[in-house]
Order: sequence, then C-alpha cells, then structure tokens
Amino acid sequence: MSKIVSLSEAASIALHGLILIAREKEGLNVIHIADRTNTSKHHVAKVMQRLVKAGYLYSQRGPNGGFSLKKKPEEINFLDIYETIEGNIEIGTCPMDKPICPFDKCIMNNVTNKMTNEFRNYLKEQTIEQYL
Amino acid sequence: MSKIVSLSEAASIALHGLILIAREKEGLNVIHIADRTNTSKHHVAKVMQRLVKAGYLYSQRGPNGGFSLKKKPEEINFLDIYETIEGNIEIGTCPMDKPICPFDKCIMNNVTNKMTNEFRNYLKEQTIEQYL
DNA sequence: GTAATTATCGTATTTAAATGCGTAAATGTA
DNA sequence: TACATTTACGCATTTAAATACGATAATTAC
Repeated sequence: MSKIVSLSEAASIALHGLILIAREKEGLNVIHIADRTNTSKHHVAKVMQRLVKAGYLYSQRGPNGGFSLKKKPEEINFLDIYETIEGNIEIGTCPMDKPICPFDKCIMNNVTNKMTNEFRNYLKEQTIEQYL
Repeated sequence: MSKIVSLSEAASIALHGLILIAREKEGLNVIHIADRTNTSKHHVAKVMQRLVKAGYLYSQRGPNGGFSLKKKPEEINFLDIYETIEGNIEIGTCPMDKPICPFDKCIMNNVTNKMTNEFRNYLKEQTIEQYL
C-alpha cells in the first residue's frame, strides 16, 4: 500500500495544531497539542517553533504558557502553512530533477504538474476558519 | 522547495522505460534504458524485473537480449504501472496512519482523499499508447 | 529568590529510499 | 564447446529526510 499524496507528520502537526489552538480561548502548550494529535512533544515543539517564526503564532514560556494565534483564522490558509513547513511547492520543474530530459516532451510534467496545480489551488481555498 | 505530488525514481523509470520500449521495434536492454533515462543500470534492472514479474514485459537474456512489451500499449495504463512499483494506492485511510483521530471530523481526509482520488483517476486514463 | 513550568535550539538517531555490487543463471554466437 | 552478453537476485552501502533527544533559557507563582 502506498500514498500518492503524502503529507509529512510535520505538516499534519502544523495544520492540526493551528486548528486546535484556534478553537481554544487560552494558549495551548506543546504537551497538550502532542496529546491531541498523537505525536511526540519533540516534534510538535519543532513545528510550533517554525509557525512562531513565520508569524502565525505567539509563544509564551513559563507556567500556563503555550501558543496562541497571531492571525485571524480566516487569514490562515492551508497552502501557506504547508509551504511554511515543507518549503514552497515547485511547479513546472522536472519532477525527477534531471538536467536533461531524454524525451522530446516531458511525460512526468503531464502527470504531476496538473495534479500539483490542482492540489495547490485546493489548499489555498482551505482556511483554518473552515475547521473551527 | 518541495514536491507535493512525488514520484519515486523507481516509478519514473517504470513509466519512461515502458514508453521507450514501446517505441522500439526490438528489445531494449538495461544499459540502453539507463542511458536514456539518466539513471543507474542497477536501479533500472530492479524496476524492469518487477515489470516482467507483473506481466508487462518479456525479458530475454544473452546477446541482443533485453526487454519487450508483452501487452499492447493501449492496454497499459499509468495507474497499473504506478501500483506495480509502489503498491496499491490507499484510499480512505487515515493519511497519518493514526488509530484514533483526535478530531470529530478528519481534516486530512478532506485534503488528501479528494486529491488522491483525482490523481488516481487521471493516472488510469493515461496509457502508454498516448506517449508513443 | 527558589522552584516549577514551558518554549528554544542544536545535535543525534532513526528510517526509508536509492544506489551499488557481486554472483549466478540463461542465451546466443562462433 | 567455449565465450561473450545479458538478465536475475540477494545483500551491502550510502544518502537524505524525518523524527527524537537533551541541555538551555525564559517566565511565572509562591
């Protein structure tokens, strides 16, 4: 069995984490998010740090600390989150990263570019607000 | 930079290899395919062996040996090839392989199931014949 | 001001995929 | 029959990405 559209655990934590945080009045800490997402607190911590740096979250250390939203839920779309964690999605490049294509016309582009574009557009339409 | 729809080199070799073979009158050997696809002959050999076992190719050892098509180009679709190499595409399972979803309604399904289905259908429509 | 709590950060480990290699088996050619 | 060619197969190595860990710094409460 395989997955053709794969989401890393990091991306999943980012999306789930933001939604969980958005649903709460008060900040959520790493342990809380790790519990609710069935993941390790180490991994959650790493992902949250990136979301803080990227401007999506406030972080608060010390007792009763945790993470809270810096932007409005309707202003956070899935594409931005995805790209914050995974890097920008490539479009139009050779899916095999070959410098020279042995084919007159790239086959893979036909297969992956179409799907990449559709997925990208779909992610852009999804916002945190829709999942509160 | 990242790729959201990722094709392994193995899957790429399978698709490119089959098309190259389909375009030729005579059998193509491993070295030839490796050259044309910019990959290692070891990897090509491994992939071709799986396509032979799966019934897509004849193989012929010895001088002037190589691989040739066992099915008609219009009878080989990309989905079957993909699944021969990568395993069947999962549909409807938790994209994070978690036994229990912490959410009332799975967010990820919404994101990945839709795309997986579309990609799957698209691959099914593509046949080797269309790339001769 | 001390202890408890919590995020931060750099590094280590794990994992999966890709790649490389060596030997065996089969086949055609001279 | 001998030899060159080519696939088959199992295992070893390498590599890159994902994930886990441990020490440190900040903050709060008492």
